Parts: sequence; C-alpha cells; structure tokens
Amino acid sequence: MKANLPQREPDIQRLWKEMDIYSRVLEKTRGNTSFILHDGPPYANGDIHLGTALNKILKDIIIRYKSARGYFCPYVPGWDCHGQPIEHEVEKRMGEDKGKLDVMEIRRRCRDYALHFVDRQSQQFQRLGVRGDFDNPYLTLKPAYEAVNIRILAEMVGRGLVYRSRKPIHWCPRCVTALAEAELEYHDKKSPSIYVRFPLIDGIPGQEGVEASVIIWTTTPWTLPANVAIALHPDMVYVLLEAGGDCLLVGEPLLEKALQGMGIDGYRELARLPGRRLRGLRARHPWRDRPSVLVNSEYVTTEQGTGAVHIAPGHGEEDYQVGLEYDLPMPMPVDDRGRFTAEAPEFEGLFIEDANPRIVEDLRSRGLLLGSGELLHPYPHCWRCKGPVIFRATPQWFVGVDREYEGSTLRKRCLQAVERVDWIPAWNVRRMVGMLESRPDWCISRQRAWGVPIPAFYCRECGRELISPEALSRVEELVAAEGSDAWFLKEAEEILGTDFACPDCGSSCWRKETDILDVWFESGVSHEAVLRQWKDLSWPCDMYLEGSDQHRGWFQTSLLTAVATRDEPPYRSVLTHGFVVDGEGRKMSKSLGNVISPLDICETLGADILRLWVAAADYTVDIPASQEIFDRLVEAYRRIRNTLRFLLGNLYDFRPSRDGVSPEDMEELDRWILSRLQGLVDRCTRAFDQYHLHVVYHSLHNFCAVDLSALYLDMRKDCLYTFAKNSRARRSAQTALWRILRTITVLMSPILCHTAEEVWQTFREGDMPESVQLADWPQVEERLVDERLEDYFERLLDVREMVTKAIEEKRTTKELGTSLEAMIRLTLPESWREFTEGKEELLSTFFIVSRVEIEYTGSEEVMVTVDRAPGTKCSRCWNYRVTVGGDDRHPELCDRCLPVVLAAENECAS
RNA sequence: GGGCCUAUAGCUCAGCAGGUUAGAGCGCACCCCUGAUAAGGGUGAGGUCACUGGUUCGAAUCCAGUUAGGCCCA
Repeated sequence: MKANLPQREPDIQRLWKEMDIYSRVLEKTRGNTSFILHDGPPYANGDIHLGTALNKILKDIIIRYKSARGYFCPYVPGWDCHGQPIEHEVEKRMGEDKGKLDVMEIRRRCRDYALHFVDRQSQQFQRLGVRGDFDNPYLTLKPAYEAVNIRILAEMVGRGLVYRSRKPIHWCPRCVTALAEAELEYHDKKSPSIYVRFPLIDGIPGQEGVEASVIIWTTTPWTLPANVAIALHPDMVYVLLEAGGDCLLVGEPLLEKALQGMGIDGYRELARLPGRRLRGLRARHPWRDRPSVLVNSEYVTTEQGTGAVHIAPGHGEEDYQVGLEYDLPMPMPVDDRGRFTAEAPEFEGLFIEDANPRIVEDLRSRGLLLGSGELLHPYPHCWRCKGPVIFRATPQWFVGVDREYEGSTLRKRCLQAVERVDWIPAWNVRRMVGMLESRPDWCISRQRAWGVPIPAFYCRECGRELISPEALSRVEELVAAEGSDAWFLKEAEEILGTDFACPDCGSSCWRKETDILDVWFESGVSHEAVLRQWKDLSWPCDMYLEGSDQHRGWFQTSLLTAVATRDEPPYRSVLTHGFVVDGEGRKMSKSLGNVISPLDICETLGADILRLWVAAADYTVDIPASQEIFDRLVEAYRRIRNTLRFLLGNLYDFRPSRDGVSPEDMEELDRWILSRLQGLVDRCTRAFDQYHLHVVYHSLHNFCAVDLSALYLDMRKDCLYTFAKNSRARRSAQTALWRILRTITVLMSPILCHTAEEVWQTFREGDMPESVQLADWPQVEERLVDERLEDYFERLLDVREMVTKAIEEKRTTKELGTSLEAMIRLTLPESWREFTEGKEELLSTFFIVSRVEIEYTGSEEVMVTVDRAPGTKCSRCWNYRVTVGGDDRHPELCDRCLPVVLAAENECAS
C-alpha cells in the first residue's frame, strides 16, 4: 500500500480551492456562535521552519475541529512586514550602494522583499493544508493597518502614557547610527585596562577617621567623565586595607587579582564590611563637582575587576538600570560622532578612542591611577564599518507603564486584565503576571527607516516637541490615505498645515521626528487593525495561539495596547505551545546540524505526517522531532490508512440507503463494535474540547490497531468474504463498517485533513456533503451505546487471550498453523451459563477458530484446551468441518458454503 | 545569575487526588498466514519511573537539592 501523500496532497488541495472550501465552510456555519482564532503574524523573512509549521498546524487543527462542531470560524492569516531584520537583510544585499540610497529607495526595496516572502510563506502554509482566507490576509504594511498604529498611539498620548526620555543604545560613531542587536558582530578588541581610585568624601562606618578610596576597574576610560555612581554588590564583603600609605576598599573575592593588577605586594587589613553597609557614601569624581555615589546592585560580579563597578547610566544597559533604580542623573558628554562635548571640557572635541590615553594620563597626573595595562576581549563591532561600537544614551519615546491615568496605571490594569483571560495551560498566568510585574517602560523608538513613523514634531525655533492627539489625527488621515510613505515624502507643514503653533515660542515651523515605531507595537495593535476591521471578525477574539516566547512578545504588546485603549484584554483565551527540539531534547540549530525542514517532510512524507506529528506530541512542553520520530509516525499513519482501506474495500457492494441494517437487527458482534465506536467519539470530542490532541491521536490509532485490525475486522473477515452477499449477517457487518468508516473519517479530519478527504471522496454517495470539511461532527448515538454488551465482550476478551496463548503453544510445537485449524474446549463456571450457553457459533467467530465446545462446572476457574478441529478444510471458507465432502456437486465445500455457492450459481444461470 | 517549565520502556504517550508484581500503542525478536499482501494475525523480551536526600507504615506520584534540557530575561 503506497500512500504517496507528497503527490496526492496537492491534488486534494486543488480540489478544495476549486470548490472554494473556506467560503463554503463559512457559509455553512454563518449565524452560529463564532470561534475566532486571531493569527499572530509571522515575520515575512525566510522560509517557514518546523516551529512555524507546528504553530500553523495547531491553529488549523483547532479551527477545523471548531468549525466541524458548527462554530463560525473565519480565519485571517497575517504577516509582520516591517522592522529591522528585513531592513538589515535588504541593506546587506545592497552592499556598497547602501550609503547612496535614500530612505524611500530603502523602503521600496524592503517592501518588495517583505511581499516576496509573504507570498512564499503563504504558499508554504497552504502546502501544510492550512485552511484560511489566504486571498485576503492582513499585512502590517497596508495603509489601513499602519493608520491604526497612529490612532492607538494617539489614544495613549491622550492618556499621558507616552513620553520622551534618554536611554543608552548601541551606536556606531562612524556610521552615525543606532544599531540593533542583529547588526552587531563580536570580535576581539584590545582595550586599556585601568584601576582608578575614587577618594571617599564620607567616612566609612566604624572607620570615620580614615581617608579611604574605592577602587574601580574599567576597560573604557572614556566613559569615566559620565560617571555618576559606583555600584557594590550588597552581599559581597569589602576589605578596607592599607598599603603604601593608601587606604583602599576592594571586594574580598577579587582582592588578590586586583592587588596584582595594581602591583601592590603587602598590605594591612583594617576592616571588612558588606556592600550594603557602604551604600549612600559619596566619592569624589575625578573632574566634576558632583559626587559619585556608592549604590548597591546585583549586577556586580566576582569575575573581573574590584567588586566596585563604575556607573555611567548613559553608557551601558546595566548602568542605565542602576540609574533608574537610584534616580541618578545621566550626563552624556559624547556626541553622535563619538566626540566629547563641552560637558567634558578637559577633552572637548576629542574622539573617544583618542581620548582614552589622554584620560589615563590625566588620571595618573592627579594620582588617581593605581594600575594600567591592556586587555584583549570580545567587543561588539558595527556590521557595516567593522569598527567598535559604543553605548550612548539618546532620546527615545516610551510608553510609561506606571503613569497614573483615570485612577490607575497601565501595569495595574494589565495585571487585573490577565485574570480575566483563560490561560492554557493554566500555569501560564504566573509567567504572564511575573513578566508584567517586572517589565520596564516600553521603549517604542527605533532609529530605522522601515516602519511606521512616530508622528512627533519638533519646533524649529525652540526645539519643543509636539505629540498631541490633534496633530496625530492629521497624520492618521494621511497614512490611512497614502500609507506611511507619505510621512517621509511630505514636509511637516504639508502634514500639519499652519494652524499648529508652538505653545512655547509661537512658531509654526516644525521638523519631523525621524524615529519609527517598534515593530512590536505594530503587531501589538493587530487586534484593532484586524479584529475590528475585517468583516466577520469581532473583538475580543476567542483565542491567541503562539509559542511560549510570546508571553514577553505579542501576548504582552497586544495586552498593553488593548488595555491602554479599551481596558480589556483582546483575547478570551491564550493557548501556548513549546519549542521544537531534537530527539535528545536540544534546540534545533544550524551549528548542531539537527534542523529538519517542514518543506522537506512535505516533499518526502507528506503534510499529513507533519500534522500527525503535531497531534501526537504533548505540545505544552518541548516538542521533539527526529528521523526516528517521523519513522514511527509513518508506521502509525500506515496502520490508520490501511484500516481505512480495508473498510473501503469491504464496502464495494454496499449502499447504506439500500443495504443498511437497523441497529436492533444487527449481530451482537457488530453492535459491540458500534458501541465501542461511541466511546471513541466521546473520548475524541472531549479531548478536542480540551485541546489534548495527543489523546485524540492515541485513541484513533488504538482503535484502528486494536479494536478494528486485531479484533473486529479479523473476526469479521469470514462473514464478509464467505456469507451470501445479501445475507442479513453480512449486511449487518457492512453497516457497522460503513458507520465506522464515516465516523472515524470525520474524527480524524481536523488532523489528517488530506487523508480524510481522500477517503470521503471515495465513499461519498447520495446527499452526503461534497467535502469532509462540510460534514457534521459525529455525535454519540445513545441507541448504539450498550454497556452490558461491552462488559460481556470484555470478559470474553480475557478468555480470548487464554485461547490465543494456548494456540500459540501448539504453534510452536508445529501442531497448529492458523487458528482455524483449532477447536477450543472451554470449561466455564456455572455462573457464565446464562450468557454463553448456545453461543458456540459466536465464540468460534470471536476466537477465529473452527469449532467451540463449552462445559460448565462448579469451579470459578475458566479453563481452555486446544485440539485440532475435526473434519477437513473447506476450500472456500477455510474452516475445518466434518461436513466437507457431504455433497457431490461441491465435495470441497462445507455445509455452510454449499447453499451460498448453489444460490450464486442459480443466479448466474438465470 | 533570575523567572516559568520539563525529565516514566528504543519512540509517542497513560498513570486523575501517594497504596497490590508501573500501563498502552508503535518499534524490536520469534512464530503463523498468504482472500487488507510494499498488508494481516499471535507470542515474547524491554523500565533502579534523570540523580541524591527527606516526609510517610508506604512515593513514579508530596518536599528540598543536584544534573540535563527548553523559553524568556540579565
């Protein structure tokens, strides 16, 4: 049996396209309760990987299930089209031309690039079998979408949430530009390594008379002019020592290393005290009047230095955090070309690298330098000019999460909103709360070209900034009509008109902000831009479904913008999945060489195998993927497929409307399997409702492998093959087969969508829906549930196990081959008489043996003995019968086959 | 380094709220069948429940720590 999925699936997908299945399913369910899963936009860059495939398939399975249950499920896929990675990629491709191109040309190329990958990924998603409105997706670069960013921002401005402040970012002083993390390359760099003394102004507790100094170590002397503080670890022990007439304060774990670095041999220990007791003391800044304050920070490590870290909030991320915590000033004496300004008059005009030796000399002359050397260490460099980059504070726009408005703050409102969301799995609420509690203000500025502008203006006369709801609404109109390009093409006056006067100086000459919005802001407003604007969608949606990394990403940015504007979360539930790892549980990476491409799997095994992989895994944790796992899944798939094929094959002469037998007229065996089938329907439906897809997979597979293949179908072959075509028993069995086939085909259709459709198209007849996707979800049919019958067969299955074991023993000794060569003598307890007496025929079918004899005894024990069945093998039904040879017309037949054959012969003759 | 999470047979998963020799399917080995045949049936072998302590009469199941791994942050 060859599944040939890679070839078949595209045909099936074409069929769906031709019948416009997405619209047909929507029409079928229109007016019903809706279930809206809002698609998180993947980034329009590169081909899809296993993680993307996992995410989209999960969404698809859930939507297919919900719509089969009757929910109205419009699904609009989307793409995140702006942002630095695309711009970076485009600039890389431009190579040398980069400097020559203007913003509009870069934006045009970014747009082409993004649209190219939207198209490509769209094809790839559809190849996975994903059903959705792929002709009408949402793209964050569309003007209507872009304009929503401006509107939401305006609403946040109206609530006083948006402010401008400085924050250190990676900056290339040669290219005069901000750099994102992805634009950094780490290379070794030789830096000066110096120990600097900061004399304390205040006395040390318990050592008030001593004139001591704190020793810091740094590899960036040029950041010292911006120093405002010295950080000590609160729990680290600091040693006050006396050496060569100096009293120095050094962290105990680093003492030896530091003294060596400063060339100090002998010393006398005066005192020891923890960092927390030194907090608040003031030290003297080498050049400025302002003191350098001793603060505590957990960032201080024992790896390098002296345990005392020089803090310049404008020149480092950790420094900045410390600055925020202690409300420290943020001097920035370095301009955008890396030259000192008048804020550092001693070095004004010097490029920072050139200033380093001057600073070191200056410190030496002031007696503050205690040691100097050189150090080779990894350091970030600019990806374009390859020069070392610096951390430099520049003005950025922020959303303040702790700003009061209407009696509360954004952070508090979000924390309350989180409680109104159904987090799946439930423990995710903890993760979300933890992140919201600790998150800093949201920096929404990016110094790039490819995105939506931050629509602020600056007075050309006095520099005052303008960001008001009124001004923003002008920009919103413009962007809605012409797209964000218009911002870059038009002058400030063309956008604002002449009726905005500067409240400070009265001027109406404005200059535009050059920053653009963080792309996370863009995707964060998708609930507004999509749920509220698309026909058939509504706000809030029922579900967001993404990887667990989105707690900090999209789940949070969506929550922030929704709560800031509507005070409600944009989703009723959030379902997360883990990450794809390899067979050993390690993450997939090029360097480990363990990457598997979903496109390769589609080409070699088929999308249904990939979908089965998604369904089989417990996706709440890491999802392993390896060759072996896919091999196993292929086996499992074959088993299911082959079972379906057997069912189909035995229904060739059966039409339910003509040949169907009503349940009360069916054979016990058939009623039994149909009762079992109801259990399967119940289990699968419950599992789908809880999104426990692996339970569905295991249940379906088990049913096919055990209930059907190993038991029921094997037992029923005799009847299906040898009974008269139109006999009630055979039609009864076929009725069961038909019901089973139809039911499990629909049950599996959300997962194995291609296979289910293929089966559906094969056995569909009469007024059955055109596609399995239009079929109703199976209901548990109470009239088919027969617990008494199931209990009865449950007990017989235990006996059957004894029977097969006994037969196996005889097989090993070559006394028996097939089980039909056997006859079974059962010794049963008297209490079994009422439900087994006279059922020898059924039992021989149940055990697939030629004959069964029963004896009853007073003992409670069940006993089984196996013998060769008497008689000879009927050439037609392969049962051993004493009646074979009883009729001269067909001496090779048994008495059961004889009339069947005679009847058929008559039919042929007439 | 911090937050959240995971660890049961070769693989995918059960084992709900602590209680008899830890289950299922697949795979594997051996056998049977040849009217599901690039199929089907049967039997069987596989697990110190990551490790170490603790709570308990009793722990895969509860607690602490360790190790390995994942996501996010630093």
